[in-house]
Amino acid sequence: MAQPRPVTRIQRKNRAAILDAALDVFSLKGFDGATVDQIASSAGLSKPNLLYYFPSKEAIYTALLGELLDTWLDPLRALDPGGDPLAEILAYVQRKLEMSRDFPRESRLFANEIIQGAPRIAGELSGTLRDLVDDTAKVIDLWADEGRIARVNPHHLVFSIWSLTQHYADFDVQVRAVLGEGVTDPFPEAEAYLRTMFTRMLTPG
Amino acid sequence: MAQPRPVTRIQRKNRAAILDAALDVFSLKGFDGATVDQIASSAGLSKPNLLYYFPSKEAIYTALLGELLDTWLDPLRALDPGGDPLAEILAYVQRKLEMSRDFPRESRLFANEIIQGAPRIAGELSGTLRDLVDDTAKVIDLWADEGRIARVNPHHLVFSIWSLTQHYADFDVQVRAVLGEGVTDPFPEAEAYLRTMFTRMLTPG
DNA sequence: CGTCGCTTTGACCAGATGGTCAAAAAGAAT
DNA sequence: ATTCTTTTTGACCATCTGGTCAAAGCGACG
Repeated sequence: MAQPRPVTRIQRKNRAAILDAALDVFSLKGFDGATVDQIASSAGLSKPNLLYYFPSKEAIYTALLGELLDTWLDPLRALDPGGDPLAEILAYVQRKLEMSRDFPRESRLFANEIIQGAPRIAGELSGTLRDLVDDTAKVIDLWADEGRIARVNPHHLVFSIWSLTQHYADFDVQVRAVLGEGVTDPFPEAEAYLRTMFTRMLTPG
Repeated sequence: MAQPRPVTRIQRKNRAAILDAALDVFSLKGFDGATVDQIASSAGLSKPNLLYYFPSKEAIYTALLGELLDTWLDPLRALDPGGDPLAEILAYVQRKLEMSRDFPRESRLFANEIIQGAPRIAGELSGTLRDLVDDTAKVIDLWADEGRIARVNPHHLVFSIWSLTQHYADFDVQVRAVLGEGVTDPFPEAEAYLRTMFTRMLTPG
């Protein structure tokens, strides 16, 4: 067995720069709309140099996507079945909203991928993702059984949290256009609105 | 003044076929990802033939977008300030959800455009759209003043309706993957869920 | 210093892409 | 049937795209 070559400092730096640049470009243009040249120049490299680190455009994209999926689902994994139901759900909403605020490019990357039919992560969606959501749904149903939250369709509850929070990243341009120039940061209001919404919907009785 | 040439039957048919094909392709691939050849063959025409009807790919896209924007906002315009507040809002939610079910391509087209920075409709967003939303927001605030619905941020209420309903068109693949093969039509459940959600949030007291 | 492996580059390629054009084919009108 | 306009097409073009390759540059280490 040949020892795998050690990863050099330059490799680490350039790979990271490439992935960051690719996130910029892919999230704004989608896979087809992005060009390797754009990514390369945004990363401060020549095209052949970029292709020295990744064998193809496709490889950069899937590397990004794979690395991101886990991060993206972490907030849902952090939901604690032993905690207070409403507080847990509100905390999940808040974490997702923070991700929209702090990582809008990642959100848009997923949005682009899924709108365009999720050709590269269909498997993950009906595997990892589905299992995780099913588990969460069971917890939510249990909370409803115990009368600790009002009963709602748990799968659609999860969908609604995703759509409401990601909207502020994916449709940021529209949100800002509608709110006007005066509003520099829509997130505080969004947070208050969503907390009110989920509290009223989920409070029993 | 030269009389404008009459529009022939063939022109009407082919223009319609092109726009329909373009909707298919653009909504799935975005502007950059779509090719004129794909649109042409999907419309049953050769590429030069297609370019006989529209001067450029860009022209097809903007024609589509312009034609669609009005249709897309009609449900919001139909909201009646004189009606019952909760019923009006629920009806708006329902109409938007029906549009996601019946016109998913249109929804995805807008989603693609906005995610990618809305380069071609930024003006419309901060003009027509913003004015319409502002008017609606005033109505909603008035209803809250009168105590006929609970007070919520009206702009974010509108955002939430958009995001929740369009999610079922734009992220259709994800919704179906998570719900599993057993579910053939997520819309009835979605409708029930959204009605519950908005009713609980907006019912006063 | 010299060597060896990692990194970078310019030149290049084949295929795709948006778009043009002259000419042929097909209708419409008489 | 003849003419005139509308429609369709094949051939073509410049540019861009993802990707290759051999050669040159560079850095760490003895």
